[in-house]
Amino acid sequence: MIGVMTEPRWLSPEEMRAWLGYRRLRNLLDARIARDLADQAGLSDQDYDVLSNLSAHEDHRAGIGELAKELRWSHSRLSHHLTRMEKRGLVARESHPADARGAIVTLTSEGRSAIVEAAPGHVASVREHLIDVMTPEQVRSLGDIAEAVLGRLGEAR
Amino acid sequence: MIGVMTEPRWLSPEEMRAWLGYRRLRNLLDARIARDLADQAGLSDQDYDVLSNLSAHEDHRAGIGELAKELRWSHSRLSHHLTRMEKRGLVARESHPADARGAIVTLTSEGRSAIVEAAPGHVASVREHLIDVMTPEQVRSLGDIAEAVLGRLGEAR
DNA sequence: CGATCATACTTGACGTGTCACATAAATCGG
DNA sequence: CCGATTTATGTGACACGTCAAGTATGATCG
Repeated sequence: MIGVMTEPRWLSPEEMRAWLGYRRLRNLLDARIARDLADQAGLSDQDYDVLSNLSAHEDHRAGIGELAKELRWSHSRLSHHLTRMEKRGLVARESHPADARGAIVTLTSEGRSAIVEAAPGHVASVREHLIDVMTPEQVRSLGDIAEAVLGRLGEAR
Repeated sequence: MIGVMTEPRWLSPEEMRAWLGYRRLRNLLDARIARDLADQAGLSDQDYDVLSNLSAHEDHRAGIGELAKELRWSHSRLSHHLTRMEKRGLVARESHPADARGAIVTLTSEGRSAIVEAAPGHVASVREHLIDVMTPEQVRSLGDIAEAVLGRLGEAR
């Protein structure tokens, strides 16, 4: 009767409220922000992340592994996504000059204008649906919660 | 220079921390909890939600529209998912006796044992990676944030 | 040098979600 | 009762993510 058989500690009402609230928040907020971005700029959240990260680099280019690490994406995920974005002309792949295993992604001019046009509306959307709905204390608290949970998951900072 | 052309209010460092933290939290926490559930019980989060909601009903049966509303899922999403779960023997569809348009989903005995066996481990996983990492104040704060944001999205409670 | 291992990335299969559209039964106004 | 509309659900195409396996190049060590 010890170990695997012990009775689980079920969630208290307060804990259940936080857990279900988080799940519902995630479902609805993400859907809403994604839809705003798609309507306004024809981009998905993932497109935005890639473009924004890439445009922060010198020369708008980055190694694929480097990009994957910065985005915290699996290589597979990034590779699939770059294939899709490449088809739409937002980015281009080049081979690495020094290491033939490596590959480099660059922003096309279309990719550059897409992110420039998308950014203001996206920030406004994030403000409207999340940031401006919270009090300053809640903004800090959300940051703290994320830091604590990510730390626990071995992903500090 | 008024209206569409106004300069956007970019996010402050504190706001950026909350936003990026939320996104990273969502990516890693959800992946982790989903993997625990899949490893321990062979269920996805979505399977769990459907089974758990269904098992809370009298006779373990519910109308499809009713279920979609409770889960806050689109009808299409639920329909696709029920098709997959039906193939795996977790649920079954029946026709509604009074309204031939309607359909009823029921829990099979396999579905029932799946959720019963999965629940303790799932709660433990949610505790370990989220709930027990937060202080009681943070648990309340997360609930408050979710309530505020969902209210703003026209989804109070 | 050559076998072996590590590294960098790609690919295929499949589960999942959205959107737009299809289908069919109930309901309602005349 | 009949035709238009509304309600309840299903389907197909496609975007996205994971996992496992594949390919190819670089590095290491006898």
